[in-house]
Amino acid sequence: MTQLDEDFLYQVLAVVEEIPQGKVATYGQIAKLMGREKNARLVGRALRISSLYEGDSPCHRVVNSSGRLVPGWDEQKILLVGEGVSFKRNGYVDLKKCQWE
DNA sequence: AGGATGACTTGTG
DNA sequence: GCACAAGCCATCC
Repeated sequence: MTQLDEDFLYQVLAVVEEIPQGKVATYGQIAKLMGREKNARLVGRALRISSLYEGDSPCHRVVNSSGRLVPGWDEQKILLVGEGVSFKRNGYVDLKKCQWE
């Protein structure tokens, strides 16, 4: 697919599925695990696309390096809280406790 | 080919 | 912690 490499997308989803409940991972972290440290943006792109296509992946467990949630997706916080992820008052994920690995 | 864009990251102030 | 800038990289027009 020209829109996004199938391999890459598949790997991203595979990693995301591995994230245990109550934990979160950053885009850069995932990108690094796949040998694409510089392509953190692609991870986000992959998740956005996949959610539009199927929406069957736990992409809510992926946040940016600051613990920031996806812009324009308030439901994500609810989902994470439901899994036991710690949140700060400002609405950020408590990476200190919940960052995966 | 070239510039704009973005679910990113890191560094400064 | 917030705002801004620079760096990176694939995609879109």
